[in-house]
Order: sequence, then structure tokens, then C-alpha cells
Amino acid sequence: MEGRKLPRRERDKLRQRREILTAALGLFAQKGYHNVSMHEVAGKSEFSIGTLYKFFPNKEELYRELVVEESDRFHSEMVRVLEGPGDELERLREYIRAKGEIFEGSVTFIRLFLAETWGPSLDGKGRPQEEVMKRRLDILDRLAAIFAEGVEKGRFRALGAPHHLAVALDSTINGFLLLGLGQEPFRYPEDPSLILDIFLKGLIKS
Amino acid sequence: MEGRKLPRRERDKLRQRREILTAALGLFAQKGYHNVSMHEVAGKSEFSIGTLYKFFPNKEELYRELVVEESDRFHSEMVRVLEGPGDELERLREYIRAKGEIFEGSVTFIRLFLAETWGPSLDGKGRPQEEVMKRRLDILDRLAAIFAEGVEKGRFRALGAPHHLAVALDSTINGFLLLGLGQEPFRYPEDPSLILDIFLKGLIKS
Amino acid sequence: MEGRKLPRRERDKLRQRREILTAALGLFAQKGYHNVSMHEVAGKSEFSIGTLYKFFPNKEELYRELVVEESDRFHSEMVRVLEGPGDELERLREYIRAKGEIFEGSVTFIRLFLAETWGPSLDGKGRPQEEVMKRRLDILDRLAAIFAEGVEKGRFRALGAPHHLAVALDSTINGFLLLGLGQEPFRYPEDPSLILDIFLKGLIKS
Amino acid sequence: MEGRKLPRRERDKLRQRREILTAALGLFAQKGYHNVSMHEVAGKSEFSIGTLYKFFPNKEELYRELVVEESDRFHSEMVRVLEGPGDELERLREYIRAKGEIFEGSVTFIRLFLAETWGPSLDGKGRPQEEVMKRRLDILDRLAAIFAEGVEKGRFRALGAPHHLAVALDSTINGFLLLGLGQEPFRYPEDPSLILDIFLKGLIKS
DNA sequence: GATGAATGAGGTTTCATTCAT
DNA sequence: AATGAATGAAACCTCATTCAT
Repeated sequence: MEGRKLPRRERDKLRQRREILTAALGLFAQKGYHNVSMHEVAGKSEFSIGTLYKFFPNKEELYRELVVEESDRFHSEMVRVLEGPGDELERLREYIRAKGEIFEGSVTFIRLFLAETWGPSLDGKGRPQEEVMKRRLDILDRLAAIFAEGVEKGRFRALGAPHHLAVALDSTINGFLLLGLGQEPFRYPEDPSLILDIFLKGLIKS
Repeated sequence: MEGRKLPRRERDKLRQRREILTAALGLFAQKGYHNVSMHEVAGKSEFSIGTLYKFFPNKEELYRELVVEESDRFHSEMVRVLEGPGDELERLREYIRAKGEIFEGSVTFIRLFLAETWGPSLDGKGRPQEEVMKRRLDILDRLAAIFAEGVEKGRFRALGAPHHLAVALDSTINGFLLLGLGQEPFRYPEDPSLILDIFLKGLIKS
Repeated sequence: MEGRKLPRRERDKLRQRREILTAALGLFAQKGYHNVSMHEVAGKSEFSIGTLYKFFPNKEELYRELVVEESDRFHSEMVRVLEGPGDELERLREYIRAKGEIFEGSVTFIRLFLAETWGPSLDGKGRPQEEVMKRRLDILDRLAAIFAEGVEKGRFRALGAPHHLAVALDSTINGFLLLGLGQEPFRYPEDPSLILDIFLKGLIKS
Repeated sequence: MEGRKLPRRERDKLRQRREILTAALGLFAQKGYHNVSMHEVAGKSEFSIGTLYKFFPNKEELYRELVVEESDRFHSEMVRVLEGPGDELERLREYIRAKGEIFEGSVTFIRLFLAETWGPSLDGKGRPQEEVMKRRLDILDRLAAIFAEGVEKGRFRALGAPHHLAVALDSTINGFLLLGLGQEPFRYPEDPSLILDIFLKGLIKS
């Protein structure tokens, strides 16, 4: 979609870049940033170390771009869902389902995502975290907007600040994602729409 | 209570050990395991490197013992609260309050705790995580028991497996703890007993 | 004979490897395994420490390969001589001469060889020694075979087990080699074929 | 004999010193100088590290004194035998027997002795070696004197410089000692007076 | 005097990054 | 342009030696 009009040279570059990032994603997710050497990334991606440094100025930046791009993919998908059709309840259900689906697709991604959301920063200065957090906050805002809308329309009870409701819901989802981490392929421990109704029960006006 | 009767030599040893762990806790929590050198721990704790190795056979073990001891302090406190007096609802409220209180006391601890709960393992083999996870699962079991008891007594609606309810509640709490991470001293974003009622609204039979 | 057809890259590698081993041989022979640091080997061989580790996984292995290769060179030469033409007596004389000659070429090698034959093991577990000892025992067996052959042909008196005669002869040679250690270049203290006749006088039937 | 008249304080000191050296002998002989820590010597000798340093200014000196004293014990015994009664042949036989006997008594000692005779020096500067070598040369001189005497008296053939005959005999003995190293307790591989007659056969005038 | 806790220099090894080919 | 051999800073860890108690 994006690359159609690029000259072949550019397209190749992008493809190579993506291959490197894909290899790196697997390694970083499995072993953590500090237990993966550039040598390993070079080996798995089947590029030379020199080539890696053509694409990324250093290891940290490679990692940062990886995290940011994965975050972006995730974020766009979530935004798409949250802006989708359907009433408030339907969109929340869809969010829960879609978030699970993405994680189903790649447990590797969960690990990376969690590491970045919760783990210590790479170097005590924490730059990729900020990028991830910015996107997470955007999602939380959109969730909050849905809650606010629901309240306004009289469909939800006004049970606290919409932002806090968003935090509560999203954290609960994350908890269940973590529960499923051991298994491969990942699955929610139960039907998510059932399980997470629990969370909503108190909200919905009878 | 514990150390009164130990000979002075032993008490000194324990005190020194604690000083090392305290220094290490600060550094590890702030910068993460791989960004802290033994040299730094020696500097901050004001012991020599050699002395660190008298107390801990290697860096990983120093970290592991640190994590396990902090985990234990946290776990005991949570168990105390969950086994405390009061009906099911009171004990849950107390749990929420106490968990927040411990984190208030030391934001450093939150970082360590989260890193261990969610972060990548130290070496891709993940040992201290297991110890932490064991304790978390024990807490979840105890929370689940409270939910089960509440349901049995007819005070809670039977809204899903008690274990899943426990996961949902605890994850929500963690979400709010994370929200408060930036601030120092830490505080729940709102009165926790109000905020978290949200979560419980659906459960409690009107 | 061996390297003619190798691609240049491979030849370079082998040459570098040999340069490292040569530098290491000098140092280890002069100061002993434990008094030589990798830093020193790097310095003397004019490679960086990192490069040493490209060729050898660790210091012990560098040493082991050094010892084994030197042992091999020595062993092959001795086998060549012992399987050479000539009657029993001529081959023994040739062995004595050739052993002396090799040592003449490199006093450094004597030191290494003796250290491995007689010295304490590197780590109390003694692995390179075994390789060296295996080769020494092979030589002793070949010497013994010559003695046995001489006895069988009626040229030597049957003065004890051939293996013991071999031990006696070889030890005597070693004794003279040690005598010459101080000097550079090394020389047998006297004409070896004269000196060592002493040893054989009792054996040869008048 | 030496300590009878010393005040008790002095006697105690000497006894302690000896206990340290005995413990150290065992360790050094088994593992080699560089694989034994002062901590280990302290542990095995049941003295504190501080006490070790009261007796010896540093590790190297402890080792050196150990080697020199063991060398002395050995040297005196050999001198006693070589200056003993009997004709030249009897004294040589007695030397062979006695050297074997000492080694029988302590394989640990063989290891130390061989390490010092043949091994690399401790620090590339090789001081204890010189002490040992001095004593070995003295023994060789005394052996040579016996050979010279035998020749002079017309009992031995004049088969080369007496010193070289001494080297040849002593090296042969060492060779057999090494052969027996694996076993515990040590024994010559055969009756030494038989085996080593081989060496002398050529010398003795029929 | 005896002790052993404390020190820190120095050892081995790893790995991000550079640059000649 | 691509490669990967070479580099060396910096990490972990040991242990001979000192010195306060």
C-alpha cells in the first residue's frame, strides 16, 4: 500500500529493513535486549553486521525503531477498532477481542510489549518507553471517550472518571493476556467477551 | 523481634547485608539489572567489590536474593491483610489499600516488582521470575478464595471463576499503581476505595 | 605441501593462528601458564585481545592447542625417525640425535614440553597433560618394540622388559636435555652418540 | 635433635610452622602453586590467614621455604646414603633404593619435586628452582665422585665423564619414579636393583 | 598476639562498533 | 555497497595482602 510507487531500490531497502526488524523482534522478545548481540541479529536476519549498521546507527536505535514500529502497528489497529462502527458496548467488546487477536498472532510481541510497558528502561534513561507510553495513553484516551460517551448517552452509570475506567479495563485485559503467556499459541483463558463482561456488569445500567 | 538475641558479629553481618541490598535495590530499580555494574553497587553501598562477593557469590545471586527478599516482605504483608478480620468486602478493600501503601513507601520497589513480574528474564532462562510468580499466584489464590467465599455466602454474584475475578481485580490495581509511577511520593490517582468500587459494582448483589 | 591450494583467506587465517601460537609458545615456555596474561599474548603477537578470542575460545584452550600442536610436531618427527631405515642400533642412535636436534631448534619448546610432562596440571584436573602423555607412551612403545626386535634377532641381551628399557633410555636422554637447558642455543653436553653409548654398552652382546 | 633446648615458646613456633608447611605441601603437590589460595592453606592447616603471614612474608616465600625444606630433607638423606659404608656398587644400589623409599613415603613429595625440577618457574624469575637445582647438582657431584672412584679403583670401565654417568643414572631413576606416579602407594615398576642393573651392566668390568 | 573482614589490582572474557577490503 | 575481522573498553570475579579489633 505505501511502497507501490517507490523505485525498486527503495522498495528493496524497506524490505531488508523489515527483515532485520523481524529477526530482531524474535530475538529480543525471547531473550531480552541485553541478552541479544548484534552478531546474533546479523546471523538470524542473514545480513552482515555492517549492513545492520547501515540501517540503524546503533543497537539501541535498532531496538527503539523496532519497538516503535510494533507499537505503531498495534496502535493503528486499536484505533481502527475503537473508531469502528457500533455502539459503545460493541466497540469495547471489539477492542477486547482485537487486542487478544493480535497477541494470539504473536506471543513474541506480547513479551516485547510487556517488557516495554513495565520493564526497566534500557539504559536508565528510558526513551523507547516514552514512545510506547504515548501510544498507550492515546488508546486510554479513546477508551475514556467511549466511556464518557456511554455515560452521556445514559447507557453507562457514571462510576468515576472515564480515564480511570479506561485504565481499569485495559489493565484487566493485560492481566488476562499475561495469564495466557505460557501457552503457545496464546489464547484468552476463557471466552473474553464472557470474562470481561464481569468488568462491565457494574457499569451497565440494568 | 528477629535480631535481638544474635551475637553482635552476626547482627553486623546482617546489617551490612541489608545495606548492600538496599543500595542494590535502588540501582537495579532505577536502571535495570544489566545497566548496573558491581562497581556501582560497591560505590553506592560503600563496600568494596570484594566485600560484595563475601556476601553473594555473584551478581545474579545478589539480584535474585534481593528480589526474593523484597517479594517476601511484600507477600507476607499481603497475606497478613488477606487473612485479617473483616468480611470479604472489607478484606478486599484492605488489600487494595495495603498494596497501595507499600508502594507509596517505595517507588523503587514498584519498579523492581514490575520488572520482575512483566519484564524479560535476566538471561533468557528466567529464574528469579519464578520465585516472584509463585508468590503472586499464592496471592491470587487467596483473593480467589475470598471471592469464592463471598459467592458461597450469597454476598457476591457468581460472575465467573474466582481465580479470574482475582486476576481481574489484581490487574486493575496494578494498572492504577502504574499510573502513579511518575509521581514521587506515589499516590493512587484517586481514593482507591472509591475507584476500585467500580470494579466491584457488578459483583455485589444490590 | 599442506597449504598450497587453500584460498588466500584461509591461508591468512592459518598464518595468523600460527603467529598467535608462536607468540604464546614463547611466553608460556618462559613464564609458565599462570604468569602469562592474555593481555601479554595479545601484545607479543600484535593482535588485539578480541582477536585472540576469535581463534581460541579461552585461555586454557589456546594453551591446550599450543601444547597439542607442538606435541604433534615432535611426535611425528620421532615416529618418522623410529620407523626409518637402519638396524635397531642405528634407529636408536638416530632417535637420540633427532630428539636433540629438535630441542636445539627451540629451547622454548623444551621448557613447554618438560612442563607438560612433569609439571603440575593447569587446574588440578590436568587435561593437556593427557594428550602429551599419550604421545610419549606411543614413543615409548615404539622404542620398546625396537628393543624387543633387537633381542629377538639376538643383537641385544634380554636385560628386562623392553618397555622398561625404553623408559630408561628416554629418561636418560631427557636428563641430558635438561643439562643443556641453560645454554642458548642448546647442545647436548657431549657428542650424544658417544655419551649415550654408555647406556647401550650393557645391552649389546660383545 | 635440634629443638631439645629451645624454650617452649620457640618449640611451639617451630611446630606450628611445620604444621603449616605440611598442609601446604599436600595442597601444592596436589593442585600446583597457582591453584592453591592462602585461604585454602589457612583452612587445611587450621591457622588463620593472619598467622600464616606471621610465619611467611608472602605466598611465594611460603612456597619457597616449603620447597627448600623438603629439598633439604631429601638432600640430607641422599647424602647420608652416598657417604655410607660399602663399595661403590653397594652405595649406588643403596642410593637407588633409598630414593625410591622416600618417594614411596610420599607421592605428594614426588609431585612437588618434579614440578620444581622440571616445571616452569613460579613467576618467570625462578628462584626456588635454583635452590633445588643446587642440591641436585650436589648429589650429581657425589654420584660422579663414586663413578670416578670406581673407575680409579679399576672396578668400572671409563665410559665417559663421571658427571655424565651420574646424570644418566639419576635421570633413569627419575624416569622410573614417574612411571610409578599413578599408583598409590608408589612402587618402582620392578625390583629396582634388578631393573637398574641394566643401566650398570655396561659399566661393570666383567 | 591472633584473627579474618575488607580491600582493590589485575585476571579473563564479551560485544558494540569501526573500517579496510 | 557490503562485509566481517579487528578492536579495546568495560564487565564480572578472585585472591594476596593488610590492619582494626
